[in-house]
Order: sequence, then C-alpha cells, then structure tokens
Amino acid sequence: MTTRIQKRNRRRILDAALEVFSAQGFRGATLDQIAVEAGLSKPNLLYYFDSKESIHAALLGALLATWIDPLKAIDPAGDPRAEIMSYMRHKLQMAGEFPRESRLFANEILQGAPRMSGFISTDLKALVEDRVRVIQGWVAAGRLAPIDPYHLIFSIWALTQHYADFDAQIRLLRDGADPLDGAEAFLEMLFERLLTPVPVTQADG
Amino acid sequence: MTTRIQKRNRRRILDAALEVFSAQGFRGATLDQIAVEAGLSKPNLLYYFDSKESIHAALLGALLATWIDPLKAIDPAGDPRAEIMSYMRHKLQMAGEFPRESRLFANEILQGAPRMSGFISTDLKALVEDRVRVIQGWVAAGRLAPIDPYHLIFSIWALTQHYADFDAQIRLLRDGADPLDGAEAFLEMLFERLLTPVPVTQADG
DNA sequence: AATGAACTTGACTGAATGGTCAGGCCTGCT
DNA sequence: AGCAGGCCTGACCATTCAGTCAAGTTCATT
Repeated sequence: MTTRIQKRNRRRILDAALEVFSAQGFRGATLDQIAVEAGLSKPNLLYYFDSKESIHAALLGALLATWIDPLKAIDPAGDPRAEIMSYMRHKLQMAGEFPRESRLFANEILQGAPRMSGFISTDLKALVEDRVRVIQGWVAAGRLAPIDPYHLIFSIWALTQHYADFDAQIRLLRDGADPLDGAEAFLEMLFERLLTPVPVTQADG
Repeated sequence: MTTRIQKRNRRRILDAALEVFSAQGFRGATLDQIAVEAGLSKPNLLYYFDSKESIHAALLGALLATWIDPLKAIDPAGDPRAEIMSYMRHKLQMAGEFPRESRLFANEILQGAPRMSGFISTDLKALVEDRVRVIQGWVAAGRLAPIDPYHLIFSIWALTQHYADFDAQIRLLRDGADPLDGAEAFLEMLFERLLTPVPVTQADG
C-alpha cells in the first residue's frame, strides 16, 4: 500500500522530472537537477524510483492516456465539422495547459521515439486508423468535403503543438507575449476554411 | 589557409555531427559517436574543432543562413497569394531535403534556444517583423484577405517542419511510408483556402 | 631524398553522473 | 513510551565523457 508521504513525494518527483526532462531531454536531464527541483536528495529519488529511466517511463506512461483521449472523443455520429473543430480546440487548449507534456513528447519523437515506438505503432496507430476511417466515412457520405484524413490529423497536431514546443522562439519573436495570443481565432478561421468546400468560380473554369 | 585534407575532414566532421546532434540533441550526442560516424579518431576531431561546443556552433551558424533565406525571398511587389504559396512550398521542400537540419533546429528551440536566442531576438526578429509589415501592407491595400501575419508565418513553419521533426511518429503510423506523401497537395489546398476570402452566404446572415 | 609542417593517435586526466549501501532518523501504532 | 517499519542521507563506487599531450606518421615542397 502507498502511504501519505509516498504519494506526496512521488508527485513531487514526477513534477520536478517533467520540468527537467521537458526542458533538457532525457540525456540532458540529470538526477541532481531533478532532486534539487523536487527538494529531495538524490538517493531519496532512487528510493521512490528504481532509476532515471523508470522516472521517465512513469512520466511517459501518464502522458499517453491524456494524449490520445481527445482523439477518442471524436464522435462519428456528431456533425463532422463541429467534431473536428472541437478536437482542434481541445488540442490547442492542451498545448496551453500542458506545454511541458507536449515538449516531453516532442523530445521523445525527435529522438526517434526510442521509448514510445511500441505504443505508437500499436495503440495510437489503431486509434488513428479508426479515426481516419470515421473521416473517410463522413466524406463518403457527403457530410464533409473531400480531404486526406491523415494529413488533416497531422495538421491539427502540428499547428497546436507548435505553440507549446516552439514557445521559446515565438516568445523571442513577439517580445515575450503569450504565444497563444490570437492563436485560437487564427486556427478557428484556418480550419473553418479548410473544411468548407470552395464554391467553383467562373474565373477558374 | 585551408588545405585539401582540412576541407575534407571538416566536412566529414560536420556531416557526422549533424547526424548525431539532430538525432540525440546536444547533450545526448558524444564526441565518440561523432568520431565513429566521421571515420576519424576523437583527438583528431579536436584537432579540427576546439570543442564539442564549437562543432555545434559551426552547424548552427551554417544553418541560420539557409533557414531564413526563403523568408527573405518573399517579394513585396509580387502577387500576395503566389508569394506566400511559394514560401510554403519552399519550406516544405527544405523539410524533405534537410530533415536533419530541421531537427537540429527543433532540438535547439525545445531546450529554450540557449545557443540561438541572440540570433532569434535580433536578426530573425527583424526579418519576421519586416515580413509581417509586408503582409499587413498587402491586407491594407486590399490585395489579400485580412489575416494575422504572425500566425500565418507560424502556421507555415509548424506545418512544414512537422513532417521533418515528427518523421518518426508519422512513419510508425503509416507503415513506414514517406511522411511527405501527399503533404504537398494537402498543404497546397490548405493554404489556398486559408488565403481565399470566403464569400458571404445567406445562411450566415 | 630531405625536411619541416601538417596530420593523426594511444594513453591519459579530471569532472560529471547514475547508482549503491550502511546506518541513522522519523512516524504511526500499540 | 517503546518499537517496527518506512523514510532519508553522507559517503562512496564505476562508468562515461570532454578534452590533453607527447610522440609518431604522412604530405607537400624543394
């Protein structure tokens, strides 16, 4: 069983580790940094977790569920455009609320997903393929303008996570302003137009 | 002056270092890895470069110019939509041709741009601000539908670099298919629609 | 062929870092 | 209060890694 102290310290460690891993990557992070950030001694860290690796694994494990939930929430019976817009909004909100998690994930993928390829090529792949089929179904039923479902999903990921992952760059370019300023309105417009079939004009014909 | 051998070995080292740094990040990369990849001994690496840091600096330095060139190439006198589409296409092509450079850059920004904040907050910032003004000028002149110039630029960066930076994930999700398959057509459509003003329909009024 | 400069390397050093361990300190329970 | 188990730590170890160096080899030039 887990005691009160265990709960508190595990939480502290994971929070500190998220801070450090997301900012430095796995190899760049050190147990000493995490220990300082957590306000614990290094041996005490290793009392609660077997190794640096296992702290990282715990973080990734916790991340996976939260990461794919919004994609699951897409309702095949709902209005196609509304469902996709809602998914995009949800992802953008997560980029704002959990930027460290986003960067942890980005670090992992950038390095070739060494500790996540299993999850990606099984669970995530199955889910994405399912959602791809949902979107294809919408298109086939004439409820959505023809679109490549994979690239639609990738574009939502790219555009929303960019605000968390490239936060440092955006801040430097915009005098420290919150990177998400104006992002929602912009993405709203972007996806609204992307999902709206363009009327054929005489000029094109 | 630089000899034939110097030229060859410096090139080998930088190429090997790009391979390793882009895949492992600065701290994750080791001089031994780079030495093996370059087919040289570690002390020999340090005969050509002062330190690990200076190899990295050389790579970033070389990257900067190539990185901002396309943005410079946007012509204020050209057709707004054509110029922006051309910029997007150029960036996408770079993601395909220089994915390692893109990941090197992504690694750097993810870690908070510790070695690039100077460049970003001066040169790049000035250039981006200039291009923002160009786009605002186009909008003011009625040559382009109203749009937030910053987010337009960010969206081009996000969408194109995603294919290089998240290459591993996309490959795992699409059975190893080239991530760029279909990307150009998709982005073409996306930005075409984004930059095309939507006609007002009766349903909205 | 001779010579000096450019190039190369095995063997090394010191610092950083993940992890161990013996022993001490709390905390909750009786 | 006493005590058993959970909690914590200083000191330590082994490994990794950036960087050094003295000594050798190759190259261009004459």
